[in-house]
Amino acid sequence: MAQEKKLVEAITSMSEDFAQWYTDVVVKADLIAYSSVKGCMIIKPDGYAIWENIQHELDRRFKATGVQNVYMPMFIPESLLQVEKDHVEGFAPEVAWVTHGGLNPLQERLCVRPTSETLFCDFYKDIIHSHRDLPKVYNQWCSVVRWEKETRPFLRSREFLWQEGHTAHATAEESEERTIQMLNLYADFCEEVLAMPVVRGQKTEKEKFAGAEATYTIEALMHDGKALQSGTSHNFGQNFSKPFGIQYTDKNNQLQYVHQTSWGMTTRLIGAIIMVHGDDSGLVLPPRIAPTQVIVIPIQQKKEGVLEKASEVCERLGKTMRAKLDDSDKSPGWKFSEAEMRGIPVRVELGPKDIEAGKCVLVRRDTREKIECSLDEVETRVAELLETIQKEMFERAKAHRDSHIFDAHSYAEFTEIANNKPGFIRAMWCGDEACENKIKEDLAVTSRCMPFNDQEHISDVCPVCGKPAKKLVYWGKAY
RNA sequence: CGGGGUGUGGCUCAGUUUGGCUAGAGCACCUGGUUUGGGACCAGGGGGUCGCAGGUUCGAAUCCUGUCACCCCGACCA
Repeated sequence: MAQEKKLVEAITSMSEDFAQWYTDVVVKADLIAYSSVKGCMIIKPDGYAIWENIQHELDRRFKATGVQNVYMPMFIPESLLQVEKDHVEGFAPEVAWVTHGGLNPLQERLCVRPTSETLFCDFYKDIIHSHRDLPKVYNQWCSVVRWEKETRPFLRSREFLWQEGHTAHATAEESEERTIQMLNLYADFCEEVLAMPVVRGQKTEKEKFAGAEATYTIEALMHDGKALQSGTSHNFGQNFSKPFGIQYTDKNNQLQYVHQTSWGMTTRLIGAIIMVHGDDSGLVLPPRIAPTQVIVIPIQQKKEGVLEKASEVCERLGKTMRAKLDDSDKSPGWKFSEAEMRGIPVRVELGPKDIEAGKCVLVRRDTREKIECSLDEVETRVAELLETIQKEMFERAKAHRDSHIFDAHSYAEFTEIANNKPGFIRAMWCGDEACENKIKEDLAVTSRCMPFNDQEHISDVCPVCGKPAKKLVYWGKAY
């Protein structure tokens, strides 16, 4: 027998090599292309369309809470970056510098923004004078640059797209409230739109943002059991307003420093979608974020009337959802595989036999279930199916997440889980950074967060040092 | 920054050990035809000067020197 012909470069299976699977999916689903700039990727139309949907939905939710969009410069003078000490120390190792303007060296070099706290602060100190000027709730959509040494598409690149919200408030209560509000907004977005369950919690001192008083995070669990920080919200208190001198006069004619927050989400979310929902055939997109929600694939499209009918069905679907017709001259088998690799939630198969019988076949991407459907009710059936898929994708992801959370009561148990069971580890913690460091060194596991909702008291002592422990922490290997 | 590896059509690679005729294959691409319910087939066609620079030689993808780039593994990170 002849050697089996390799028709398509297959996607490496997840179980064989998860990292390679990820790379294959990103490329085969046509989300990105590598560029000639190391560590920077080209986001192709299918990848960018996902980002646009994320932007639209997040932006809509932001504005419902009073957020206004602005745009800040992409360069930060070195002196400005250095105003807040922890902040510089955190970011200095990974900033890119502009040293020349044209042919002439600059008298002060400019960094390409790795984040814009300093610019917002510099701006706020000029525009905030009175309690009447507060709060300021600004956000910008932009890209930032961090000179990472190891890069991966969407998960870690030297330039990435994001939004960064920066707010200034009169009181500590208000800034805390906003910090939590945005974290919840992020969490709801992940769960409702991306069908991705998240753990909401607070970062430890060691893991919090450079310059923050408190960092809140949402942590998601990927299919391989590794955690991905999917969004963060920081309360700065007066850590930035003091060095930057952002003061207002309160109702009693007293000068006060403002309280600030910042919060961000990035194109990394696209990596999360891939690693939470994808399978060995490629991407699986939650319907609410999918650029194409349903694709119509004609069978024997050169036969009289087939293409016409397919295009009519597509047009009808297109009135209420994002629909596409694949009328390319590839074979149907090709189109099926292609639609699967791209993660399109529902495909409609339509051939001469169907047309004669007045029906079509609906196929779910997530389960591959085939459903016969009368052509008369195709719009309602597909719409229902999209809702079902969205709901079930979340439930499956949640079931996977919940079945990969393990409790450790002793260090032996902690070690055993870290080495053998991918997922979150729940354990008590004494609060000492030394214990956190030991876990990281021994097991390559970091504290993900101290959860808000899940503060069970599973043991009396820290498994590392044996001292009394009050806090429950989620630990895990992370991206 | 430390260790390992690779540079040959758009992609994946063979050829390099032992220098030798016109540099190969598969996939992709173009044209025509037959196909079409899970990555179709036939025929024809276009495209590379072997990462770059220098050297050795009658002759270099192949040997030597230098250089650049990228990938993988470890320390930093949305």
